[in-house]
Amino acid sequence: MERFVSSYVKKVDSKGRVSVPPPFRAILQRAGDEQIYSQLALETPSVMAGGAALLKMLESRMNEIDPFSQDYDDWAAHFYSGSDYLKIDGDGRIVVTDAIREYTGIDGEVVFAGRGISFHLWQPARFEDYMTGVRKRIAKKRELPKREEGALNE
Amino acid sequence: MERFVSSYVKKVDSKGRVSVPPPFRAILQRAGDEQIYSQLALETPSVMAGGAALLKMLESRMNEIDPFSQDYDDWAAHFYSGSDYLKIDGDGRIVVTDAIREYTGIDGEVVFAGRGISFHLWQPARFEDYMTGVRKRIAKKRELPKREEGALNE
DNA sequence: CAAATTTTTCCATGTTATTCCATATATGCC
DNA sequence: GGCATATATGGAATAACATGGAAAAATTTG
Repeated sequence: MERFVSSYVKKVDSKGRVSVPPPFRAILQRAGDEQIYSQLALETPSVMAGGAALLKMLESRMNEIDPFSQDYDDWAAHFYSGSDYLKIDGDGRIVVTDAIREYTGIDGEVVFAGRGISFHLWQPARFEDYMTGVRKRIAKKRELPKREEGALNE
Repeated sequence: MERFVSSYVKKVDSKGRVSVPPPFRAILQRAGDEQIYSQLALETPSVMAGGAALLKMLESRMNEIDPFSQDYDDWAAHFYSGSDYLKIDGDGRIVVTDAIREYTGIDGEVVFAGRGISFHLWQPARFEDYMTGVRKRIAKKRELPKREEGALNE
C-alpha cells in the first residue's frame, strides 16, 4: 500500500481553503478517495487524516470494543463527533473547519505531515516543537540499550 | 448504513426552531425518515436522536427484557415517556421542545454531534467539556496496555 | 362557540459555502 | 536555459443554506 511520506507547509486562504500536497493528492486519487477522513488527534493538538484505508483500519479497531460499555461510548463520541469528511474540490483543495482550527491552532499556514497510512495536520510552530521532542525521545532511548555497542552513525 | 459524523453548531430562534445540519438531513432523507426520534440520554445531559434505524435498534434492545420485570417498567417509562418525534419541516428545521431545553440546558445554540447510527443534541459549553473528558479518558487508557510496544500516534 | 393563543407552513431575504475561472508561480523536461 | 506542463492562489459567479417574519391552520380557553 502507498504511504504518506514527508511534510509540506501550505497556506490557508481567507476562506479556509488549502491545496493538498500533490503527492498526497495523488495517493488519494489512485485509491479512489474523493474525500479525506479526518479525526482530532488524541495525544497532540493535531488532526489525523487519510483515505478510506485509514477509516477502515480505525473502524476495525473500534469494533473490538463491547458496544454496551462505557468505553465504547467514549470511542463513539471521539470517533464520530470528532471527525469530518473533507471534500477535495476541483482544484485539489480542502477547507479546514472551525473545529480543526480551534483544536490545532491552525491559522494562516498548515503542515501536512506524512504518517504512513495517514497524515497529520499541524500548526507549523507546534509541529516543529513536536518533532524536536520526538527526536529527543528517540535519541534518549537509543542511548542506553543500543548506542554503547552499536553503530555510531546509522 | 450511513453514519452521522462530525459536529455542527446551530442557532435556535425565538420559536425554538433549528435547522438540521444538511449532512444529517440528507442521511435521514435518503433513509425515508420525515421525523427525528429523540430520547433523553441516560448518561449525559443531552438528547439522543436519529431515524427509524435508531428506533429499531433501541426497541430490539428493550425487547430482550422480561416484560413483567421492574426493569421493563423503568425502561418503558424512560423509553416512551422520555421520547419525542421531531418533525422536519419544509425548510429542514425542527423545534426543540421545552422538555429538551430543560434537560439539556439548550438555549440559544445547540450542537448536533454525530454518533454513528444516532446523533446527540447538546448545549455547546457542556458538549465541549464532555469531549475534553472523553479524549482524556481514552488517552489515559491507551497509556497502559499498548503504548510501550505499539504505534506512537495512530 | 367564539376569541385568543400557539403552532405550523409558507415565503422573502441575507448570508455562507461551493464551484468555476483567470492569473501567477513553480516545476519538470528537453 | 527555455519551453511546456502542473500547481498555487485569489476572486467572481453560482448555488445552497440560514433565518426571520407573515399568513394560515390548529389548538386551547373562556
